[in-house]
Amino acid sequence: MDRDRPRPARLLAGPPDPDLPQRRRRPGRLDGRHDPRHPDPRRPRQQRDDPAARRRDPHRHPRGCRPDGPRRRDRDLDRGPRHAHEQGGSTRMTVRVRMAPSPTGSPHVGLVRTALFNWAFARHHGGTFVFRIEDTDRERSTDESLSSIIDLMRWLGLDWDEGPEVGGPHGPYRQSERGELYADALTRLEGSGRVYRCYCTNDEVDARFKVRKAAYDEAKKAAATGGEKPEAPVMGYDGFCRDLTSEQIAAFTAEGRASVPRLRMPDGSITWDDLVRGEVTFETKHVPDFALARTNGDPLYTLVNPVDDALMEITHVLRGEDLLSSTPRQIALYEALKEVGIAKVTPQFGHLPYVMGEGNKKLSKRDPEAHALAYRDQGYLPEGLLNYLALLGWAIAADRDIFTLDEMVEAFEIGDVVANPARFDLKKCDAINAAHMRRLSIEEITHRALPFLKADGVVADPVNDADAQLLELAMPLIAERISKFTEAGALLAFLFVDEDAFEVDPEDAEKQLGEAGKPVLQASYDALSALSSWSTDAIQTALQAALVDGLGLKPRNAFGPVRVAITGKRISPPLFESMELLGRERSLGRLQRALG
RNA sequence: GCCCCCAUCGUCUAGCGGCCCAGGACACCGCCCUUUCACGGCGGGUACGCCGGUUCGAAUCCGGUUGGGGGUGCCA
Repeated sequence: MDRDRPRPARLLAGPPDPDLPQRRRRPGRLDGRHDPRHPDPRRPRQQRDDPAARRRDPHRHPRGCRPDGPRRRDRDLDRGPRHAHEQGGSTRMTVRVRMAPSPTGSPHVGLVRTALFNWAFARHHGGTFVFRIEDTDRERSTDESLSSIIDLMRWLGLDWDEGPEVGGPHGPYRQSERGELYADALTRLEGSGRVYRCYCTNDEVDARFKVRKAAYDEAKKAAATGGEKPEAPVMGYDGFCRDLTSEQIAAFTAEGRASVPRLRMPDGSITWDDLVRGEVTFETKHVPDFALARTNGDPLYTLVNPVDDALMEITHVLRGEDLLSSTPRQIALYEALKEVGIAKVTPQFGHLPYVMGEGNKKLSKRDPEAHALAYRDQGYLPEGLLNYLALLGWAIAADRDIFTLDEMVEAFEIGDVVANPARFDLKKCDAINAAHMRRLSIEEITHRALPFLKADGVVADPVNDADAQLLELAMPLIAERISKFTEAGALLAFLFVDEDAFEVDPEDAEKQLGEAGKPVLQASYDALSALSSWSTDAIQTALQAALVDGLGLKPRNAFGPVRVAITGKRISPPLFESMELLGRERSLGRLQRALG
């Protein structure tokens, strides 16, 4: 089972184009590529001329040096002279990235984060963002899931240049519709000698592994008494069918055995320069030859994903860390695909860190925070969710974490993405979202809150003019009090509810409307009913005089009962403004009612 | 088992050899503002996992170790 086919000792998945972004290089760790003789003309002069600064930072613009603007846009795109490129082309390739979700179940926030980083990367470099659907698993893929992913992307505003609903030159964009492409790829691959048929059953593979394991255990025992340390057996397929003779093949076929195509992994090691992790190397002896299709001929992810990336001319693959260990297989397959004319280049890979949940495990579909559409339904702002998700692995600046999508696009560098997994923190997500809420204009926030208020039955659907007007006046009172739209209804309902349906929270009533509250309410009623003008100021002045000055109450005790009587709750928008909006009749009526 | 990845406050992060006895944000605790809740302001506690090495100097570079995560399919 030795792998004697001559192969280059080391496959390097080189950058498809040296003009394209590279991982941020750390001096001393990886070789820099910048030529200091060619300073970047866009860099601030002081820095350009300061040799110390240059030494400190050969290619990277230090953060915080430009208080007057965003970080330099194309730091990596114009990094001076290039070394020769393996493809020999000097044409600048446009960035093409993709998101390739499997439409199974409800979309996950991890998917959103991956989509966001791909999207931001594409937009930052003026590239193309492709949306492809990996529905090769017919059992699990559903149209419902697909349409929820599309809804999600639309809601988020992450637009795609090619893919479902928009089409494009590399379609179709559903793998289930690309069968002949894969069949063709497979035929070519099998003709190349890089792929062979394997006739083993799973049981046979397992049985052989057990034998190897037993031999290993023996050898280990022997080594304990001073022998040579054995090499541990690799789990999985052992390359049994690599070099079958035609007689053997004929025999297997005569037996009626089915077969699968497997890629022959090259000897040596495979190294790539990961966009977020730097150099990663796998010895191929730890990467078994892998199947490209099922015995029934259905292509597998292992084939379909690189083939589509190749056909769609994807230049940069930014995906979850879980795919890290399948990258050497894909790079090997790319070599074969290049040989048979399907791939032009091997894309660059960047593996994004996980989004973790409670404890120390990957955020799973069981976690309620994992469901991306739930954020829409709970009244989060897409810009808020996206801002929060961007923070999981990326930072726009040392002292800043609220930003818009445009600002992210401007500043986003894949090399700035950190490699360590991030825990999803709903509280911070809420806080970031609330910050975006406060940035909205009253018109905007009103407009966007409306569907939620309708759903909660606070206003009618369609909303009538009077309610619409009232809403616009009331919105400023709650805009800074909510972190998501589903909180708006509870705060506003008292203004819109019919008097006979108005209810006071029983617990709050007990605390504020008891015997101690009665005189307060009575004094309030008296003072307010004498009022000639019904304005916030007049109300405040009158109540202040009657309760604080008149009854000698602390403001806290004075206004508490009134608040509960008027709004039904201890927590409400500002009281005097609320009363003004509620109007004289209704306000006095509610005080009366609270008095019993 | 083997392979790979990761490691700074509770959490997300800044940090790219001296600007750091470590900065910001969320959370937490005080105080101020205040008609509740918020918003806003001020202040506080809390982190470089460990051991070696390189260096005049290490959170930063290197090695090891420990801990965590992932992979190891005819799933994606």
